[in-house]
Amino acid sequence: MTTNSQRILLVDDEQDILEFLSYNLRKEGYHVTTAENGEEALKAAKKENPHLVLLDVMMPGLDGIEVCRELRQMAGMKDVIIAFLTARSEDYSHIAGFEAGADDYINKPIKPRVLLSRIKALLRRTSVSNDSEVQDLGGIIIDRESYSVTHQGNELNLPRKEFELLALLASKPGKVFAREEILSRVWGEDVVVGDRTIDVHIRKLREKIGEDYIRTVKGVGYKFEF
Amino acid sequence: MTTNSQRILLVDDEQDILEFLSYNLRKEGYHVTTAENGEEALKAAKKENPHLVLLDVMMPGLDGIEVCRELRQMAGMKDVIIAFLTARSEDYSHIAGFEAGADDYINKPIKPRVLLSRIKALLRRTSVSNDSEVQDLGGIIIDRESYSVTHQGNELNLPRKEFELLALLASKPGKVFAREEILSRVWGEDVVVGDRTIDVHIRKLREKIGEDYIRTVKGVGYKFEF
DNA sequence: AACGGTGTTAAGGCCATGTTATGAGTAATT
DNA sequence: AATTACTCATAACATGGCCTTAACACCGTT
Repeated sequence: MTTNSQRILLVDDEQDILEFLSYNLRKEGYHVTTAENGEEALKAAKKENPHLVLLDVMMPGLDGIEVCRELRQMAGMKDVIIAFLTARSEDYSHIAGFEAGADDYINKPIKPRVLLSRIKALLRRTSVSNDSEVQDLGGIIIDRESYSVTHQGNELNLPRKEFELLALLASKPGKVFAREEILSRVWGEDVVVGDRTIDVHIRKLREKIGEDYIRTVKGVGYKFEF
Repeated sequence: MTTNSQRILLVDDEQDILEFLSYNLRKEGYHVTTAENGEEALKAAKKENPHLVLLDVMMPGLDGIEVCRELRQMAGMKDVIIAFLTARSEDYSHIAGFEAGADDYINKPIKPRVLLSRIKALLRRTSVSNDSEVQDLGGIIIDRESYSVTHQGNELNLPRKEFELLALLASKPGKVFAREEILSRVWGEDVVVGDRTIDVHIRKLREKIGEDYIRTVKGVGYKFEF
């Protein structure tokens, strides 16, 4: 997995378009991965952890909407930006697509210059907060890339949910995250889980990194301190 | 009522749009409440006391313009920001809408990116004077984000109600808040509590930050001074 | 003195969170 | 394919503190 530049996953069933777009994107310094169908796309997304996914709506097999939905469910994929590529006529798909969690639509036929400016705008949004892959906070080092946490020299192997939860809290030390916000950002928007689920994960985190880092603000949420 | 982040009330009669917009807004950390018609909207506004109301113009029953007018009349709702969602063709509504007290118009079809930047801009406008995350007032620092109050260097850990109460009073130093207003904004509109409840909380606050900041105005309410 | 409004204190209920164990589901390993 | 290890959600119960209440004291006003 290359991490130097921003990673883009490009999904379309037409070879021509893949080549044409990836050529133009690579020329701008993006790291481009391509997939020709939905299944490939999901696999590639898991592996490459892209910043942005460009997704054709109309595809044989898993269509773009489906892929989008699945991506939104995947752990660690909450903040990925998803943009649909669509023929101008397929107007209906906008609604379904937005429901599935799309961030933007780009109409075919695609002009490289237009595409690039849209992409830059999309990526600018998260690049500020999301760029530092590794974070050092008072004895705890969080490495989002390798998905590992080091606590006083010991590398902890946190399970996904625990890692996501810790990473979220630590992304803004001091800020209180409401349970609601935690749920939507770690578990997903429409996932319904029991009341005690968050607590249990907090508990496990505190077990591993100590009681002092995560503080409960009763009736409000949790915050990370150091 | 969650109070951690900025509250948005979303009003539209189409379920699809509600879902799609609330997804995108929640992803950004906003606290979103939805309503499907004008009556619901007014009820929800009373209860949630939103910072921003996104209001569909065309609705069965009470339409957006009407709701807007009523909102502007409601106590404690003076500073709310109201933005209309409108189909591009409904041009006439701009005039009526601005007369009713709208702050902005957003055209459908709505693109998340556009919506979010507009919302941020709108909220930024009042956050300077009114709702900034951190306020510094003569030895007392109130930080909404971290939910903490610092008094002469000491960080106080106020319970939720006490924090909300202090934050409310301090949001407009000098202004007298009627007990009724305090009740509806801190406790919630339809919550019924005894007469002495507010006093007790005032007492605890004075205990912690000193007697000088909160002054009783007999027969009227309380105000914050420094 | 009575009355309306607020201050003060202590006590108890209730609710949000903590805690532990358990089982279903999934991934890794053989 | 079978086995093993592991993650995750839930249920059931414990706990602690926040919030409310109640009862009374203290004003100022009529």
